[in-house]
Amino acid sequence: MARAKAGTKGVPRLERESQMLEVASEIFGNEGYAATNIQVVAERAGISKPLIYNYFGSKEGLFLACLDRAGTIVADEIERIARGDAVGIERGLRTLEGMFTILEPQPYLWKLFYDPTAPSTGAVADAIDHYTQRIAKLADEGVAELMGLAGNTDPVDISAMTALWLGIVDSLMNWWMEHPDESADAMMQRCVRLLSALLGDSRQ
Amino acid sequence: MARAKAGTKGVPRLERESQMLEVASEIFGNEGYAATNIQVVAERAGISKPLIYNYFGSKEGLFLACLDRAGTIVADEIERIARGDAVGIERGLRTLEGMFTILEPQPYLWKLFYDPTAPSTGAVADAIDHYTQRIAKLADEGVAELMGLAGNTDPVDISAMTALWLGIVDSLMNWWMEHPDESADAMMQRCVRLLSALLGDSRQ
DNA sequence: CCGTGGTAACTTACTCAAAAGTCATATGAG
DNA sequence: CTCATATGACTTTTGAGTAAGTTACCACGG
Repeated sequence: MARAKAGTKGVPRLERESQMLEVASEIFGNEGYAATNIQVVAERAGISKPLIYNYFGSKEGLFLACLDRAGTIVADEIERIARGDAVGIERGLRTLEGMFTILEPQPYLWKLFYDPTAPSTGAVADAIDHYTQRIAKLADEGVAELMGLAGNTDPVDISAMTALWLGIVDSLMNWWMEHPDESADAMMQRCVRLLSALLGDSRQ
Repeated sequence: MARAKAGTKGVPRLERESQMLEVASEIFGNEGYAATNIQVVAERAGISKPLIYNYFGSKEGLFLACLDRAGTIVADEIERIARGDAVGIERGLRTLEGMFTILEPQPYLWKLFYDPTAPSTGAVADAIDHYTQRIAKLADEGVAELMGLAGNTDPVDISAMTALWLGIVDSLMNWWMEHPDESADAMMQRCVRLLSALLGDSRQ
């Protein structure tokens, strides 16, 4: 008798891991670290809580694994685009396009790096720092280039503009999450329209 | 003997309430709802935890009161500016100026409405909804005006642009929170510079 | 082709700490 | 003297983390 449904279900470790990571990333991204309940992650993944601890050690460990997965996906893509030859506004649009394409099935990944409730010390903080630095560095390059073309080389202005740019990406991701029917391509076209509306009106 | 320091301290109820609300708003805004500990709020306000419960009933009740206070401050200001006669980009800049001025001593108030860890049901959710709707409605008017000038009247584009605009405000607030030496006026001038850099480069 | 042991995958049923929330009581202002 | 203001010391709840054991797959000897 005893434990009704214990025992392996024949799912290999790696497969279970990515299955857990997908579910966990979605919940962490949508609810935030602090508001995420491991029990809920387990239920939605169709497994038990201890299995998560067995595989990832702790809530932080699970979050860290999510960060690494998402960070690689996102930062690699931005780096790939940065190596292209677009400059100024064009580079910004190319970057957006890449983000939309890569985050089409999972826009919440972006949120993992900008979660104010994530632990602010330890390995998690280090990982967040690592990936956001990597992203911010590339953004900063693009922004400095854009600002330079307009004759502004003030580093503080560039820092503010970079924050603004990352905030713009963030807002677009949020809006997108609320409009899931929108395809990556449609998002991209919309951005172009928004930009031209902004520029079209701008000189009174 | 017994309770060393119990008993009234002669502070009238209303004064204590706003004192608690100020402290609580700062912590809720900076740490987020989920990560906020009522005990800590009490300590920082120099009073005991039960007094908070006596006055506000629950953590949610306290948060709700913070929302009402901040919502009134922010929405009233935006409404005041909307009644002015600036249009297009100019209206946006005036709104930013108003936000910077009013949030100069307490930029974290803004964060209360965009806290992903706040309860997503009940009175708190209703209040958040109420104030963000109120803010979004005004933003939407301004954005529709701007887009109209550029010949774009698509409501979905307007919705996206509104989200973008609110995100821009949010980013600027966040950047400002990380650069507390900056005065409201300096922030304003910086925004004008950023805008002109963006527009200056824009037509290849 | 059939046991049989070893190991990886898995769960139930707990412990424990932190933080929300309550109660009984104290004390100073009017 | 009294009651709104205030607190120390609880109880309760929630959720992270763990101990101990169960079951299925699989290699290998017969």
